[in-house]
Amino acid sequence: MNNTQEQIVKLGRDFIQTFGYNSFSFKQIADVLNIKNAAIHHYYPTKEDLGLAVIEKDKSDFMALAKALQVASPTEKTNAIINLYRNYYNDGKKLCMISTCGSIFEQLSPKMQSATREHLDTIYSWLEEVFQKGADTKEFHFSETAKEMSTRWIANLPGALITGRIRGREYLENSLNQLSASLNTK
Amino acid sequence: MNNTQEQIVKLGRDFIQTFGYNSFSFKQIADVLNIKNAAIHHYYPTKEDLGLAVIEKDKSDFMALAKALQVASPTEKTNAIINLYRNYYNDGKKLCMISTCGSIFEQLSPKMQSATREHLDTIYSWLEEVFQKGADTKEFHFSETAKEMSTRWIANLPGALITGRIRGREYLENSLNQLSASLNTK
DNA sequence: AATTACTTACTTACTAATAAGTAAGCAATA
DNA sequence: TATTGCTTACTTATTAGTAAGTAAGTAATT
Repeated sequence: MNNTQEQIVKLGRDFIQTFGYNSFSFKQIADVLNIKNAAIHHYYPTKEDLGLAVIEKDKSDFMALAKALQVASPTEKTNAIINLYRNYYNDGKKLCMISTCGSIFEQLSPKMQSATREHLDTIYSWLEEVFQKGADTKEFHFSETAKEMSTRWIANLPGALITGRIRGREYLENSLNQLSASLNTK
Repeated sequence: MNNTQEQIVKLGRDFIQTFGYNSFSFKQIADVLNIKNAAIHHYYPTKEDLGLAVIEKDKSDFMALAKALQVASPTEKTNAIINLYRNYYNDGKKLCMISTCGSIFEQLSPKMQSATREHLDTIYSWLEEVFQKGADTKEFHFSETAKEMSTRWIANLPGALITGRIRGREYLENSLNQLSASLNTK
């Protein structure tokens, strides 16, 4: 992957998280990079190809984060996720890929749907494991199951980004604080 | 408002909740109604005009629901909201207007943004009041403030619709059950 | 009761802009 | 010399929006 191709994926991701997959064009990316839209087709023949590459990039970034957190405590791990989402908001009020792809899920191609679903499943399982571990080691104290807690986080985080866009940063922070607090309620 | 105009708003709303504001066209509506796209411009000169009418309709429907629930108990009221969201999912995996507008918020016109924000504020305040009432009458038992609980619900409901689209009905139901349960934790 | 003025609810036929995508070619590099 | 990394120039399709016209109805005037 040369620099141009990397920049294409990076910008594609930025646009998808900011505007949505259906609401950005190859030309927007081309203009920023001072190339022609045909140059993007050179690397990614169809928009779907680019979309899949962006999801793949998001996946691999998450895997890298998970790996970097391998020896971290459950609290450190959940804090890292909270921070990930806080940074999305601070970096141009972006949504996460799950949220933006989910919001037009019915229009995505089967491949994009599968990629999105697999990505979500990965995050979901990872979170569940973290919660279970934290509960086992008495680092967390909550009455739900780890699975339920994962369900809550995975719905609440995207929702907080969306409503945060509408009602502002304070609202997002309130949501994030509540999620942190949810791990120690007993 | 004649029947055609009502149908235009109804279909516009369906399409926005299913595909998103940026991903539906006047032609889609026109084809269903067997009229020409110019006929829609007759009632709604610009797409923004239709978008605003759709948000207005969503608002007035919510107000009507709130009025119908005026003498209902807090539990009945929260159940009605849960059901509202369940019905969105069952009716073609729709998103709520807040969620679909929020997902492309940065691209909406100032008027559309204001309308969305005001709509969200209305729902938010209504929920907060319901939670406060329920806590006061000891019908609900939770440790958060009513405001916090409203924040949680208003982020969790849209998020549950989005992740429900990706992971299926069971996931949505799990989320809705958790929200119901959140009102009686002490 | 008949005419006139005007509105409503559209259609036909178009425009300008933008979208994704393609085919052919060219210059630099390996 | 073959491949890589593009550009030029294009096509086809779709978009929101407009201008002009028409058929049917309604309301006021004669």
